[in-house]
Amino acid sequence: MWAARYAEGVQGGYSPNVPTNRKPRVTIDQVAQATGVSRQTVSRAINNKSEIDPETRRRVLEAAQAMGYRPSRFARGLVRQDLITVGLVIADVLNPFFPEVTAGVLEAAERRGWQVVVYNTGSERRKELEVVDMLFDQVDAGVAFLLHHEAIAKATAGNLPFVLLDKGGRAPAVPGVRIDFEGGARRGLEYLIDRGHRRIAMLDDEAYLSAEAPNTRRELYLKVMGERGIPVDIDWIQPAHNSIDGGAVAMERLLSAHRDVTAVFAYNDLIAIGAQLRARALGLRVPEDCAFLGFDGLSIGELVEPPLTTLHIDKRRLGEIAVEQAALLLGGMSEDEIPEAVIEPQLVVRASA
Amino acid sequence: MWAARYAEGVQGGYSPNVPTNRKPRVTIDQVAQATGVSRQTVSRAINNKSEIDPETRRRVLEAAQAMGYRPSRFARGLVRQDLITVGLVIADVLNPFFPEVTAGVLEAAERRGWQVVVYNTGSERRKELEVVDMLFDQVDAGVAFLLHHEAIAKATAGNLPFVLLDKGGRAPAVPGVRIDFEGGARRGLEYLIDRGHRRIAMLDDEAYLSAEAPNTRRELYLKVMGERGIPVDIDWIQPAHNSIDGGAVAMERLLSAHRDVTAVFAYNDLIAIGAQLRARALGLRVPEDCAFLGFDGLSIGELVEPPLTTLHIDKRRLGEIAVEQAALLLGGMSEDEIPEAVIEPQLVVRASA
DNA sequence: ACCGCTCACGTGAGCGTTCACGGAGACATT
DNA sequence: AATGTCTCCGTGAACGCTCACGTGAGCGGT
Repeated sequence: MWAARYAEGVQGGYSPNVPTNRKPRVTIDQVAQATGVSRQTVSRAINNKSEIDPETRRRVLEAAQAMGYRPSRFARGLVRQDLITVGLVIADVLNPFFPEVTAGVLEAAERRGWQVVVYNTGSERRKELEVVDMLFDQVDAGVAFLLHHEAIAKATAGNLPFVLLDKGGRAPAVPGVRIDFEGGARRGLEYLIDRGHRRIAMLDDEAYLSAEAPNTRRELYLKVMGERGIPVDIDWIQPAHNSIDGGAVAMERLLSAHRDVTAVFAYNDLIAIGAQLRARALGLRVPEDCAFLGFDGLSIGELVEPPLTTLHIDKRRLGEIAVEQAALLLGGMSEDEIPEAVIEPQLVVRASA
Repeated sequence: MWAARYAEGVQGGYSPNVPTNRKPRVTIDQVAQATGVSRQTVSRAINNKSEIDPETRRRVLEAAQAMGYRPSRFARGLVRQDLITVGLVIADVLNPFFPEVTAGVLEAAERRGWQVVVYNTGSERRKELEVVDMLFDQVDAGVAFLLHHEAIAKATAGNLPFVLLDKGGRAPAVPGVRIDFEGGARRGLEYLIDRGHRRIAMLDDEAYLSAEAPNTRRELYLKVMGERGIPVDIDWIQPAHNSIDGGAVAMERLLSAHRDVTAVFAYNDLIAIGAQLRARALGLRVPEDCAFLGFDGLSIGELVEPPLTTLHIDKRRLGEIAVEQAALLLGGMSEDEIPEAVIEPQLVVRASA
């Protein structure tokens, strides 16, 4: 039970700036005056530099602490040009894919002494555009997962060093990491086909229905099935919300129309897991009655029964590479000089397929 | 297969500042000069203000774009005092507990138009101290999950608005959210006891062994068991690394000494899940042979077989409240005026206990 | 007594914006 | 013709800090 005022703040009539009597900032000059020294001496004390008497330093530090002085990062950043902040744009923190990417970004950024500010878009077009705008004002470089073409165009058109996580089939001139979905999907589907599956359904991410981005996973599915001469019923492709629940719902829909599918190729692990869970709840045996193949290699795939077979993507590495590309860009390298970076999904056979 | 230069960067001889020929910043004055107007007019164009001829605005914007001009956030922040950044300090992005908290923080921050910069500590003492230091320079307010007393002391001693996620039993004067572990643990343990369990083991987070923070969960376990007159074998308490694997390892250790325990009260869901998985792999039936009770209410608890019974914490709300407290602090409210905030864990009975 | 050196500290300038003004010109009003 | 009122635009100042200097005191060496 928390106090009511918090609850109010969050729900109904919320007021953005609560009590606006913000204390004025204590400046370095005030500390200097109070201690009877100059700005520069205070600066020396604060930044732990030499050319200052230890006793003076102590006095200054003490006064600063007492007065509640904290150097302004703006003033400091204005004069020292080496404080770098990178913006990380992701679709959804709650999707386990992104924390892994984030871990990579955080780690690589920390090695460089960079700050990382995080933005969530929910893959909504409006939010993506908003965030891209914000990026331009607030960071020195952007590392982003964007779905909507318009947002990507805006981001790359500007003059901000910008790197795409998952650049897909975009022109080489736009920096970013390419995840080789083609190779991955091919390996996965051929694995299923080689194990004798012929009626292979696909649970696709519904977000791509509204996005202009090409959905390579679905195209690849069609392509590989075609190559192998396996006829595809168009109803085998079901859109799913990108979540466990979404996968469950889509699976149920699929099953009600096509109880005879023997395998499911899911857009990603989240959808695969939901689908598999629901299939089992509906009485199907996995993988005997229906096999499941995910895409992403989330660690939660190991938790379900049976553990999920999947195409594993090194998400951490993905984040790291993106930061490294951003560093090159920031260092003055031009977009088209950035070396190609491709991440290869690996088939991890567990037990669901 | 990504290009070798990335790999090098990450592994061995890594050089922090790669190619240092950073382009000099384009300033507003340069744009002004190029367009033949004054700074102020450029500023008006960039910030979409009035008192400017539409045609002039177009020209300025065009030139700005062409020259690669982006306003300096430092210069801007220096003069406008309303750009707020809050630092979010968490132990580990990969622990599903934190993405949920992060989601709450991100959402609340976005409502206020704040930026969020994220730091990972891994709960290491050294990293925590480092991050706290960094916080003082880089943000306007801190929202942090800290384990080590020294780091907490440093953070609260400074004059930065600072809020603890999980303030535990700390003095009311330090702002933060209290998670009522006592109430939660009590409800959980009594549930187990009421269902007839007497030999209840505890899998504890080993991180608390080195931290000075009081580990309320373990104390509560001892206390409640004592109150109910149930003798506790000290070996029933096993330290575990805070991860699924850690839970598995600890469970195996526990089982080799005490095969007769009928229930496990885990420090959190991660450890509970690992333990339960391992127990089943070792041939135990859940919950018949051994019941499992987690703490946190992670959504992945629903994925395992059987679904994990747990004490659910509203982690999203936790993050939101913390931001709201930070807002109050930032608004000038003093530490001891911040209203008490407590989050009550709810027993969610699924099937593992 | 002079030079030179070190140590501790201060001074002016400048970082790139925005804000509060002030002012010129065009046009309408008296 | 003088006055008022828009619209558009420019000019100092200020934001809070660091950097490159400059300076004076103290001290040992010749």
